[in-house]
Amino acid sequence: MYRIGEFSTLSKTTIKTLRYYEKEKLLIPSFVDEETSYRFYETMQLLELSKIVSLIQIGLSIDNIRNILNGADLKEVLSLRKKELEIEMSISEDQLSRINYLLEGRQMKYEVIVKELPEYVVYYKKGVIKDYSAITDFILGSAEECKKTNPNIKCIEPDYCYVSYLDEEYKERDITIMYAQAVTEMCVENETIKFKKLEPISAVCVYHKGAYDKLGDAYSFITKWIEDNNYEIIETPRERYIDGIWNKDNDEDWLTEIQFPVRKI
Amino acid sequence: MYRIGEFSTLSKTTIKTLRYYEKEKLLIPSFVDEETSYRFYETMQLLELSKIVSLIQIGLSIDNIRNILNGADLKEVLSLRKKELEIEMSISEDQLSRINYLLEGRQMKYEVIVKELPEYVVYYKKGVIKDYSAITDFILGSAEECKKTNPNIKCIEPDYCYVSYLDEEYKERDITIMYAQAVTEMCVENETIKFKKLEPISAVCVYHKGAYDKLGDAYSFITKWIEDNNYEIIETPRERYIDGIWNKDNDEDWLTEIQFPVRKI
DNA sequence: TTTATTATCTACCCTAAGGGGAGTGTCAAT
DNA sequence: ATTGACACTCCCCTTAGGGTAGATAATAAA
Repeated sequence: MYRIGEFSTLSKTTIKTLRYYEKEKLLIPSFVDEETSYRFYETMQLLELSKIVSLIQIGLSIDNIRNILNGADLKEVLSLRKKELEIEMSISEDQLSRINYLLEGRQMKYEVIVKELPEYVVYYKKGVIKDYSAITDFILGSAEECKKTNPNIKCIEPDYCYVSYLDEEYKERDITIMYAQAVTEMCVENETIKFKKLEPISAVCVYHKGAYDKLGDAYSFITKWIEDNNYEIIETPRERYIDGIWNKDNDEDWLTEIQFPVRKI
Repeated sequence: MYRIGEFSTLSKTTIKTLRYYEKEKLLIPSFVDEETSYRFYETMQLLELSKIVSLIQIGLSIDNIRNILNGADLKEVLSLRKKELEIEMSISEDQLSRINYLLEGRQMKYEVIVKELPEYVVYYKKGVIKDYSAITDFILGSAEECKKTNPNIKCIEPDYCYVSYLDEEYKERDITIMYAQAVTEMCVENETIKFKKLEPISAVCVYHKGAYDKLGDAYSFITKWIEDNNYEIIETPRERYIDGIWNKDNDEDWLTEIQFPVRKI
C-alpha cells in the first residue's frame, strides 16, 4: 500500500493526474481512509495505470479510455482515432507547406485563405466582350435581360456574383466571359439568361485591392500557391467584385476577390 | 458599412468569432454605434480579416497573430510554429504506428509505455550466477557487501533497483549479470561494489505480472514493439523487481517492470 | 512530548478559441 | 402597433490537468 506521493514516483505520474483519474473513474485507489481521505494504492494498480497511460500516449481521450475499460471494442475506438490522426496529419502537412512557402521569402503580397463555398442558385449569361473595359456594361446588361423575363427575381443577401473567363488562353480582346449572379430560386430562362445550381466546393481565395490592371499578379500568385501547396484546380476561377466603380470613386478603394475552386491532391 | 450578420456572411466567419476577434483586438469594427452597441464593418476589413484567417489557417495562436499585426517579425514567428508543427507531426506518426501495431491483431498482452527516467546514482555489482534461481542471493549479497564499506549508505525513496544481463547471447546457466541499486550519493568503492551515475534517458517499459518463467514473452514482445515503432535500444534492458518472493507469497502477485533504454530513430 | 517540516486533503480558478443559450434591446416591414 | 429577424451582453461550457490557498495528517527533529 503506497500513499499517493510514493505511487506517483513509482509510476512517474503526477499526483494531480492520479486524483484526476480517480475523479474520472479511470483508476480508483484500492483503499481510501475514511477519516483522513488519504488515498492508498497497491502495486497491482501500476498495471492498470500502465494500461491507461499507454492509451493516453496514443492520443485517446479520457472518455474513450473509460469506455474501453468498461468493455467497449478496442479496435473500433482505435480505428476512429486512426482516422482522426490521419486528418490531423494532413492538416499539419498543409500548414507546414504554407509556412515553408512564406519562409521562402516571397512577399506576403496576398493573403491566401481556403474557404468552403456553399451551394448557390445562380442565373448566368455567357458572351464575348471586346476588351476588359466592357465588363461593367456586360454585367448591367445581364441584369436587365434577366429582369425582362423575371421582373420579380431576387438576389440573395448579401450579394454573391462573379465573372469567369472561359477562353483557354489569355486574351486582351474578344474575351469570352460568363457572369453569374446568385438568386433566391430558379426562374424562367430566356435566350441569353440561364439558371443553374452550383455545388458546394472549397476555394482558394485572395482579395485584390485596387484597379484591375494588376489583377494578373493576383492570378499568377494564386496559381503558383495552389501548385506549391498541393491543391488542384477543379473549375474556372471566379472574379468577385465587391467594391468598384459603382460605389467607389477612387480606384484604390476597389476590392475584388478571386476564388479558385480546388481540391486537395 | 455592413452589420455584423452581413459581414459574417461575406467573410464566411461566424458572428461569435468576429466578436471574439474584437475582444482580442485583432479586428476592431470601423464603427460602433454608442447607443445600440451595434458593430459596423467596411469592405476593407475583409482584407484585414483575410490576413487574420490566413494566419489562423497555418495554426498560429491569437496571441501570435496579434503580435504579428503589431509589427513582430513574421519569419521568426513562422519558424517557431514550424518547429512546433514538426514536433506535432512526429508525435502523430508515433501514435499512428502504435495504433497500427494494435490493430494488426496482436494481443495487447503487455501495455507499452514510454517514460523519461531521471538521473540516478547507483552502486552496482557485476558477477556470474549459476542459474536464474540464484538472482535473489546475488542481490542480497550485493547489499551486504556494500554495507561493509558503507554502513550508513541510504537508498532513495521510493526504491529503484534493477538487474541487467550482460551476456551477448541468451543463457540459462553461468549468467553474467549486474545488479544496480539507486542511492542518495556516491560512497566508497571496494573490490566488488562500484558506483556510477546513470544519465537521464527515455525507456520503453512494460510491467510483467506473475512468476519469472514467462519474462521471456515480455522481452520478445517489447523488442518487437521497439522495432515496429522505430525506436532503437541504446543500453542493456533493466529488470526492475517491484513485488516478489520477499513480500508476496503467491507468485501470481509478483510484479516486475522491464525497462529498455531507447532513442527514437 | 513538543515542535517543525513535509505530505496530503478539498476547493476554487485557470488554460484556447470560441460555441450555446438566456434574457433583453433594435430595426424594418406590415 | 405589432411582428419577426437581427443584435447586444452576460454567463457557463469544452480538455486534461496545473496552480495555489487554507486546513489537516504524518513523520522527523529537538
